[in-house]
Amino acid sequence: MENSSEDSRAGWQALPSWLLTQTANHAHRLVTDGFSAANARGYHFRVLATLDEFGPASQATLGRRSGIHVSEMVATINELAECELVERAPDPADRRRNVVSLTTAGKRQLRRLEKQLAERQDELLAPLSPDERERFTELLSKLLDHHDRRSGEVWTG
Amino acid sequence: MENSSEDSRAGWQALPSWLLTQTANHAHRLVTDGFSAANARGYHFRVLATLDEFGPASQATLGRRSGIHVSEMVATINELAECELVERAPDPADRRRNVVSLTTAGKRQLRRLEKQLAERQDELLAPLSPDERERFTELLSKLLDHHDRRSGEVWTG
DNA sequence: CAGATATCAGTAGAACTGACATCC
DNA sequence: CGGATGTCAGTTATACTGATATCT
Repeated sequence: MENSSEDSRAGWQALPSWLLTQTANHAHRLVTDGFSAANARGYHFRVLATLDEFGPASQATLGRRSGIHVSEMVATINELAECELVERAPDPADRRRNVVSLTTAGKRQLRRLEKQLAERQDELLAPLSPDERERFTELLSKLLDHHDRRSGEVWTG
Repeated sequence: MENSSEDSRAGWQALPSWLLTQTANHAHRLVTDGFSAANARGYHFRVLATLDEFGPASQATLGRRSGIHVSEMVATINELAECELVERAPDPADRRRNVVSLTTAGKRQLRRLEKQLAERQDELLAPLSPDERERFTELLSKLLDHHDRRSGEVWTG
C-alpha cells in the first residue's frame, strides 16, 4: 500500500519538485551542449530568434522581448557582433540607443541553432510517445502560465 | 493551421525544454523560499532526510546517498552542526571518518521541512487536477529515469 | 604504495544588483 | 529635473575541480 513495485524512487526523490528540477537539469545540459556544438549559448539563440521575429531593436527592447537582463545583453551583443551575426549601429533618432539587427550570417546561424534545438527536443522526449509528448507539454504550459501570471501579478497588478 | 487560438506561446517559448526549465525555476524558487522560511537550504533537508532514512554515516557515504558533492557536504554539515541538528563525531574505527548522526532537534527540523515541502508541492501543482498531477509525475519519472540511466551509463557501464 | 576521507581554495555559468555617464 | 539607455563592476547560489593532509 505504501510503495507499489514500480515506484523506484523513495521519499523526496519522488516529489514533483525534485522530478521537475532534475529533469530540467538534463534538458538544460542537452540544449546547452547542442548550442555549444554550434559555438553558441542560449542567450545567442534567444537574441537571434527575437530579432528574426520582431526585427531590429535597441538593446533594452531586445532585453524585454527575450527576457534577458540588460547587463547580460551587453556581453551577448558583443559576442554576436564579433562573429558578425548581428550589427550594432547607433540610432540616429536617439543617441542613447544602439539599433541591433540580424545579418545574413546571423540568419544562417539561427537556422542552424533551430535545427539543433529541434533535435535536442527529440532527445529530451525520447522515452515518450507522441501522445504523451503532447500531454506533457500541455501540462507544463498550464503550470508555467499559472506561475508566470502569479509572478507577474506583483509587478503589473 | 499554424497556431490554434489557445496556443499563447510563440516560437522557442513553446519548446518543451523551455517550458520545462522555466517551470523548474518556479518550482525551485518555491521550495527554496519554503526552506529559507525555516532557516534551511535544500542541502540541509537532503542530508537530514538521508540520515533519517539510512541512519548515521560518514560524510562521504552521506554524499553518495544524497547526491551531494563531498566538498559541499563539509559546509552543509558545518551549518547543521552549528544549529545542533546533527552531531559530527570522529569514527573510532577509522580515524579518517566523521560519523554524522541526527539529533532530536534535527528530527524535529526534518518534520518541519517535510511539511513545508508538502505545501510547496501543492502550490506548484495548484492548477492541475488530481488526475493531471498523477500523469504529470508519471511522465516526469519516465523522462528522469531515462536520462539518469543515460548519464549513468558512461560511468557505470 | 594505491585508495579513501575530510577540508579548503578556486572555478564556471546563470541571473541578478548597483553605480555611472549619457541622453531624451 | 525624472526617466531611459548602455556599460561595467560586483554579488549570489549552485555545482563543480583541484590540491592537500591524513589515514587504511
